[in-house]
Amino acid sequence: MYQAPRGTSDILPQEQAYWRYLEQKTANICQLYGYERIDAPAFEDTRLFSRSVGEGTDIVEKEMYTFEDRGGNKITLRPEGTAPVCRAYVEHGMHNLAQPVKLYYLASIFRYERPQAGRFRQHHQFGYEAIGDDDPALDAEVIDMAWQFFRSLNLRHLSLNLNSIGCKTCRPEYLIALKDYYADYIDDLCADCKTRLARNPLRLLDCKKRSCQPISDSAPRSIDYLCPQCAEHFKQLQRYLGLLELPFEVNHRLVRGLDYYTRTVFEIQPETERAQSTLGGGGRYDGLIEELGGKPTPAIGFAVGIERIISNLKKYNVPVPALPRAQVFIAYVGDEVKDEAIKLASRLRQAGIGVIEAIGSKSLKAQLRQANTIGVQHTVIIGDQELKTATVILRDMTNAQQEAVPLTRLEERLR
RNA sequence: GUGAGUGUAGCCUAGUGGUUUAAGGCACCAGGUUGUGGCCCUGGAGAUCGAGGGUUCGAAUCCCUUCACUCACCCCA
Repeated sequence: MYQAPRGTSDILPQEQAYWRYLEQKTANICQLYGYERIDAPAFEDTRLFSRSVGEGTDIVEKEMYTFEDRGGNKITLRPEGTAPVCRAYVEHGMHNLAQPVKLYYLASIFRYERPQAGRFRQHHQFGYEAIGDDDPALDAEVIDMAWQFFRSLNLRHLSLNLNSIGCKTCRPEYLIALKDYYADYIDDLCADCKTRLARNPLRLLDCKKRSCQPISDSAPRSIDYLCPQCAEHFKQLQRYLGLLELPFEVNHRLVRGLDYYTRTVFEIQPETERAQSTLGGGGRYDGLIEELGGKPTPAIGFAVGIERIISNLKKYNVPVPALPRAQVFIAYVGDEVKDEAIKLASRLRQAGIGVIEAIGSKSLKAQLRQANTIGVQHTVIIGDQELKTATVILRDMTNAQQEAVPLTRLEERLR
């Protein structure tokens, strides 16, 4: 028997209400903040990701779905959404548009990982990018939008973590300080941290091992090493966030897993934190557009995991609107009237009324039972008698009331 | 990649001191007289007990292997 590949899943009909609802909510918030949708391809040239995300990151090193196509090109299923959008920005010369250019996407993301709660090999992200300005007010707006998005979903009890990891001038100094500091404790570090020290020192900060905690607690903080411009940027950002009354917390250990981030980084997670609970994260990436061959262009973005949002909506019993469904069932008695039922169904649909017709030869009882389980509002019943008088029986399934309705008036009665 | 747990019908579960047709609930289908749903009653269909091998007179139940799923680590949405 076949089953969906590991880490993937079918989004079944009963789940679809969540997805449609989120499509609508994302479109709404984007309209409010002036973002327009962009859909990039599901796969890209592998180098797009290895260059932007970073050769040393876990995503590039062990999580990409990479293959060679029949033409010998190295292709990768997108493991994140920002790089493709930036590629599109450069490719289509969007620097000629009014800046910042604001784009959003809702897309499948692919990462080869061991699945577990809140983590899949194929998942979906809603993300948005504001490209073309380094004003901290833009950072604040991007963060505000994320926050308001969650508010519009009635997801409360969230925390907003913020940090600044500097730019390409000040970060190297910070990394040196960090390495120097940790080098003194190398014998006390866990095995993972020893490799982090050599490969990705920023990651040292968020080691969850108890033995490493006290060391991280008093480690140098990135904000103490910011260059004057970055420091001012971060200061202004916090001022704007205060202006917007966003309850952020500066978290010195917040670092993000992709190399392109500069200055502002932030994450939103439930207050009751567990593994893989982060709902979304983002940050500034002032060097990325240039890295991808564009002019030096500052930018900032944010992305959330749709599956994680849905699991939170469920967890807190947040209701989502039901999807509209066919409201009429057509039942018929006797094979002679079947033709009539088929024509009637078609006629009602052309009038914009959703119809499910009885298929197969079932007893009227069975047809009504089906109508009941489907949950339609009305059932139209046709038999010989009705055929003769050019009427149908219209049965209201909620109260079992029924009446004879002339065929010609059916549409208006159902509307 | 590492570690732990779990695998009985579409779903949830019973059955593990080894024995003949593997039990129940939900859901599904059909009946309960003539062309009428939901409740109730009756019946039906649906499982090679994850797969392969072994021990045994006999295995869902014991042993081995394997696969899958779940959770955690790494890391992330």
